[in-house]
Amino acid sequence: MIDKHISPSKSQHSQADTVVDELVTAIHQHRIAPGTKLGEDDLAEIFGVSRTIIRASLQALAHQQLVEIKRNRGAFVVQPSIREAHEVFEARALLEPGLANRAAERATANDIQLLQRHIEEEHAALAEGDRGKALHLSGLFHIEIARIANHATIAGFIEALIARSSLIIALYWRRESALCEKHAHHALLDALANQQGQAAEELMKSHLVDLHSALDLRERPKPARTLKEALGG
Amino acid sequence: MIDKHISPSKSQHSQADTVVDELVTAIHQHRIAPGTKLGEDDLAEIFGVSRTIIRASLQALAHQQLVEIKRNRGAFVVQPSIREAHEVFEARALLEPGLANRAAERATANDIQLLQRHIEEEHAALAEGDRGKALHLSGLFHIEIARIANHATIAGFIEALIARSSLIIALYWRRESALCEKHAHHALLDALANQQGQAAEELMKSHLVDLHSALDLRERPKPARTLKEALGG
DNA sequence: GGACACAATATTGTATACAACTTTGCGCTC
DNA sequence: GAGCGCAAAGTTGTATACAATATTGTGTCC
Repeated sequence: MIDKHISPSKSQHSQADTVVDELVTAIHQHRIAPGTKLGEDDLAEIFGVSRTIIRASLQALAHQQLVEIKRNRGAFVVQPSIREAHEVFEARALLEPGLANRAAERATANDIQLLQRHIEEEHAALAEGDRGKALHLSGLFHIEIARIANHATIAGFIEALIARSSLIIALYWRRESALCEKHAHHALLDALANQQGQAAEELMKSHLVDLHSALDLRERPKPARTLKEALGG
Repeated sequence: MIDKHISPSKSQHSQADTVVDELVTAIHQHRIAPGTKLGEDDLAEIFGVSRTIIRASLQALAHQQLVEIKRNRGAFVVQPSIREAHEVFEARALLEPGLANRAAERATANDIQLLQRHIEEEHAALAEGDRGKALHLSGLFHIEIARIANHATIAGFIEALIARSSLIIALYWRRESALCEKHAHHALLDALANQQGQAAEELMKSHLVDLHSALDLRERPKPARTLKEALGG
């Protein structure tokens, strides 16, 4: 579902792609917590395919750095460290503003409409109280901008970064700060619609700074799922 | 061999990693041309493992965008388009100068020595007339700098970009321009050794511009391996 | 003689079976 | 009763067998 936009001719999808999409979405929506073990037999039964397919899917997720495969131990949803959290948002701050600028120059009416719809869905999800879904859609908004900027290579990087951002937010978001992306995304949309590249760039930059500073990245990884991993180390 | 530096705890290597390393190196060194088909049975026999391992390896390479897997058709070494070539070098120009700056601030004497050795090997390879090997080592030089900069996330991106750069150079390098990375790399090393961040950043930037402009990116993909692909389109 | 249709071949996609390793649980010793 | 060692169970790693699809070769019809 996600790399459909980025990698052009991947329409020829295998069963593994379906599994990957399901898992990616579930992780994005925080329905699977960081640290969870993804057993092959379990997944094979759930999805009704053989372990061969599951293995390919898990390897794909490992390449995206969403899960970590420990040899002879299995696959686990990664728990990004504080350090990685900083890295990811630094990298985003480095890449995304420029992309927003490019996107403003290239966005068609169609693109704007699509983004508009994204924001509305995000809004609706939040109204329903489904924070996970809202966050997922918020990520798709950023990915869409990268796509509009028409720089597939960097867009691919952004996709990977946003996927990891989702995990980071799951781990380090502090409740106090409200999820007020609504304003930021709306302002961005306006700038894009009016082809104000410089404005879009600045908005994106400050938006990312806001996100980064809304994380609680002090020395203390939050509780993990498997207590063994949380305690024994 | 390559991601050993980037991904910290990947020392637990499976047979697939060996195959991947061999193929990556071979592609980097231009011993396998862009467009070549990588048949599963052939590789399985060559490496003395089952197709299972080969498949995992090819999927890994596909994720690195070094090969393209066409469903029911097989895996082929990718032939980057002119457009992708531009994208890759644009992305490198965006990321690597900053990394060089960071690296200058952090490089230890050990790091410098390691880079020094890299340059010497590169030099030696060129003296022997082994352009492929020299190019491979040249890539490792850049990857090493990314590693020294101590930003694993961006370093990972750089790694992917350099891998693709190798293919791009294989396709679009123009013979006229000499492979004179020697000076650029040596100057970079000096700047790093003396902790001159700003200088390193500028040197890296112009080095990449040089590389980019040494490519012949006019509208004309060079001859492909399979004539069918080259002619029928 | 050229073009199309069909059969034969080869290659990839998927499932299953077996091997290797890790973890868990039990029993023994001290 | 605590700690160690070994056996059993469970999970992952790898190889092989079978199914599905693409490619190639051959024959026939016009």
